[in-house]
Amino acid sequence: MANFTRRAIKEAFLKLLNQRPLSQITVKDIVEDCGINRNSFYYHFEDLPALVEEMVGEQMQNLIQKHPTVSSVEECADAVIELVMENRRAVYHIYNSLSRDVFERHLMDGCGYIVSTYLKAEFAGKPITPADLDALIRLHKCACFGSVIDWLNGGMKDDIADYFRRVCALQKSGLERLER
Amino acid sequence: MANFTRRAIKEAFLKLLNQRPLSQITVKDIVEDCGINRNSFYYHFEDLPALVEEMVGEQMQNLIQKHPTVSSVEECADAVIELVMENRRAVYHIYNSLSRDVFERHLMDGCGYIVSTYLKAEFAGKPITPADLDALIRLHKCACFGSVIDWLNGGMKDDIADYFRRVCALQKSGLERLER
DNA sequence: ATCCCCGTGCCTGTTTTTTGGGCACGGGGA
DNA sequence: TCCCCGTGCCCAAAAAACAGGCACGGGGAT
Repeated sequence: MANFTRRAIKEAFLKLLNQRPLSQITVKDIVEDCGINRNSFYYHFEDLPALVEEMVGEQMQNLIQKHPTVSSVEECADAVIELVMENRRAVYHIYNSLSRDVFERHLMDGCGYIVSTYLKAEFAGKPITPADLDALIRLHKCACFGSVIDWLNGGMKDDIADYFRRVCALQKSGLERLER
Repeated sequence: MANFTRRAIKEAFLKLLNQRPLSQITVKDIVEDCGINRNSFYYHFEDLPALVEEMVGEQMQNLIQKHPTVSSVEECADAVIELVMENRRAVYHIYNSLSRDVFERHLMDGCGYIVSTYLKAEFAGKPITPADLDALIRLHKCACFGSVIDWLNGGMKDDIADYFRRVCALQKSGLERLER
């Protein structure tokens, strides 16, 4: 029911990922860090890429469950910023690795879920066609996603909140125009 | 090699102990908190008192290993204060329970170890008889121990650092007199 | 080019740990 | 008085972790 070893593996991996690039982390490193047998790793995970896949997906899930009721574009941004900043070194190392696609996929899905939840509630009962709503969701999802990517490409040197503030402003003005 | 369940039990117990009195914590509460089977608890620990015994002893060990080289009465006091304050609610609940004796025994031993290590190094090569040194250690050990007890009896309302500052002053003046 | 080291992924079998179910006991509340 | 609940313990089954070994492939050193 409670798989502490599995959790320990993930924690060790996240810890190591906060220290160095993914390419410099081996299965051996992970199992030695949490003092378990190497076979135990393979009992729980297919291989290292599978661990990456689960880790990234799980972190995104945590983010979503942590903010069940996003009720503004600002809160929406805060949620994403929170996750990215909390493990910014790990995020950086995953992004600049062969697993970039895994990260981008989950980030896109995560942004999509949050934005979609918020916008669907926002437009409930208002005169908008499903197609228009979907397009709106896609637009804002991509804006959200792109802001993170842009920030990562810039070496995370800029204030990510800045990117999001601009995105939020655009979203708000766009929404207000729609609602008129 | 790595027993995560055992650790999880201790963490859950410490967490609960920071929330409510020992008398209101059952084995069931603990296993439910970390989502394991009740039998798994009994696999690792004889019963709840055994868990208390190990927990308290372990915390004291952590404290000692965290401060391997105490080189002044102040540092000695800081070490003890650190442990007590970090889990002050848990300490309070253990102290005000049927396991008070367990806590006092380990606290006394812990104070003894730290004080002894420090004083033996301090008086190395100086003219003092082993009997006098032992008496000195016992005196300071008890002063250290008693300060914590006194603070706990006062409902932890006062600043524990105050108690220790006074103890430290006495220790220092006593030591200086001896060294002259 | 060859050898060698190292990490990988997987296999076998064994041991340890966790689980689910059930039992008798005792204390406390209805 | 009965009943509920937590306890401590038992058993057998399932899950998990272990030790040890093997073939493969990449990369560095000679």
